[in-house]
Amino acid sequence: MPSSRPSTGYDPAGFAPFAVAVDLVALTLRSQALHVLLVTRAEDPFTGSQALPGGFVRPGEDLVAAAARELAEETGLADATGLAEGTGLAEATGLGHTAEPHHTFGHLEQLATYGSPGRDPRMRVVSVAYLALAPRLPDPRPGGDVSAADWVPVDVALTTSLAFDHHTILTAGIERARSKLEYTSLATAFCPPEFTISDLRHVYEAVWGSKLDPRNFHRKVTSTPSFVIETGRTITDGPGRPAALYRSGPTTTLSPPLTREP
Amino acid sequence: MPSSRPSTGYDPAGFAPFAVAVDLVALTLRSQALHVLLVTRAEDPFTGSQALPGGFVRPGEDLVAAAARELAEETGLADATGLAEGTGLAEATGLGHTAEPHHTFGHLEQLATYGSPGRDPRMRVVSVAYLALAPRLPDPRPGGDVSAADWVPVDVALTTSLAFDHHTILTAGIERARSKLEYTSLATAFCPPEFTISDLRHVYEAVWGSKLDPRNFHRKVTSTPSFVIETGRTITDGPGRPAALYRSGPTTTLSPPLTREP
DNA sequence: ACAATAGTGTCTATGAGACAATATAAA
DNA sequence: TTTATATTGTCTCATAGACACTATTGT
Repeated sequence: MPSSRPSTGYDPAGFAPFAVAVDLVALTLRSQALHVLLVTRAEDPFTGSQALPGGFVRPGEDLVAAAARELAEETGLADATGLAEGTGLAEATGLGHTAEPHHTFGHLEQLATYGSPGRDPRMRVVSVAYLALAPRLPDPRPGGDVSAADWVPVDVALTTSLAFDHHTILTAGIERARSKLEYTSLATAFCPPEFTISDLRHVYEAVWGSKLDPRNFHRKVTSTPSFVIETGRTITDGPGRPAALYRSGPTTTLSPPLTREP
Repeated sequence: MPSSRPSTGYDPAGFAPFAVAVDLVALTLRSQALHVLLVTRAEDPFTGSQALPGGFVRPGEDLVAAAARELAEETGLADATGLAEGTGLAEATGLGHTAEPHHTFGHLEQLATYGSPGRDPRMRVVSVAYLALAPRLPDPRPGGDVSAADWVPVDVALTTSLAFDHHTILTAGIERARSKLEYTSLATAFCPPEFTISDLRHVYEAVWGSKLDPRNFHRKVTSTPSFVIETGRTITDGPGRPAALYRSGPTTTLSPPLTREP
């Protein structure tokens, strides 16, 4: 923290100036596969390369607000900025169920901060990475300094050469999502306000890349107190018995956790 | 990442300058209780208040290097800077077992980044918090901009008024340590290179603030493959059967996790 | 009727937690 | 001896995973 140390010859008033940016690992489900939002850079450095969306933090702007703003700009999501402040997209130091009405969907949490000297060829940039999860979002709209913005399957994105250290950040974001599904109720962030147990299972299967037994999964989820709450409504989609609709409950931590072996 | 957006009137060359600092939540065990390192500030703002140790990142200095440097300066720990680079104190994006010889002890990992406008009354400061764990360290030596540095029991520190948003950071650090003990082998970071199962159990009991059954704990730890490795040596301390000495093994994640209820 | 998905019931192996029993030291 | 700690063994209960079976729809 802002403690200087004259003993080491470091002057607090003459602190070194850094640029501070935010980068986003925005994940969503499209046709049962995990996708990440990537932009194609239209400016130097790395012109033409794919990169995570992001940008500089403005003076007086909070970090999470900058992340929400960038997400909104890139996805066209109706005011994700406002959402991050409580209504919908839940900010989460802890676990993102801020408001009582559990109509929350989506999730935005800080991931990690990257600040190696030289990670940006132009200047010293410290970038705070955020992880955003959301149900299927509209196609992104390019604009500004990017020539394209698209949802890319994560396995494709991971084998693509990304600008800066974005491959490292993306890897961290995906791993964070994978492990958090085990011991938190975060999976509901990928679902719309009302969803079926199958929807939820598809989230786990897509993020973990493995199949789960529908019967045991159903029992596990519905027997965890307040993980999901039955709405009473059902929905029928194609053949088969209609599925009950649920909304996410107040439970945030799953104990014991859901295992990811099978 | 460093993507500007002319469309929003933001100029990449004219990025806003921020001060970047690191703060440390340094935890250790003293007389079977969890302690945190606090300094008493000798400069404005918050002169006379207790605070987490920390300071500004220098130009060209990596974030984790700055954290290790501050830790070394405050604890007098023989070159913690060097330790963070591989030998002893294990840096950990993942889980801090970098070198093969498992003689590593201690742990340093990034915690979270705090950058609310106004968190520092002087100027806009973005602070990257680090969590440091170590076996019993020598008494800290004050110096520079602090008039005192001491190991304080965490329950005392949590009821103390701390400078800046350090109460929030401390809370996050302690909670991180508590939860990581459950599903990782991080507890060995609080132990010297060789330790007994009882030593390890005392770590859990101090961090979690609860008693564990010595018999079940012993069986759980020794039956988790490569969590701890028997050295063949024993140590006797007071009455009772001599205890076998172990060193930490390569296992980093515990599955199933150690539970923290009893 | 047949296929497909939703949801319930049952069985078993595994592991956590309780706790008896044994081993080896100091006082 | 008595006491204290280490370590092993046993028992029981809960549950994860395998999987049979019932329920309810579309074709």
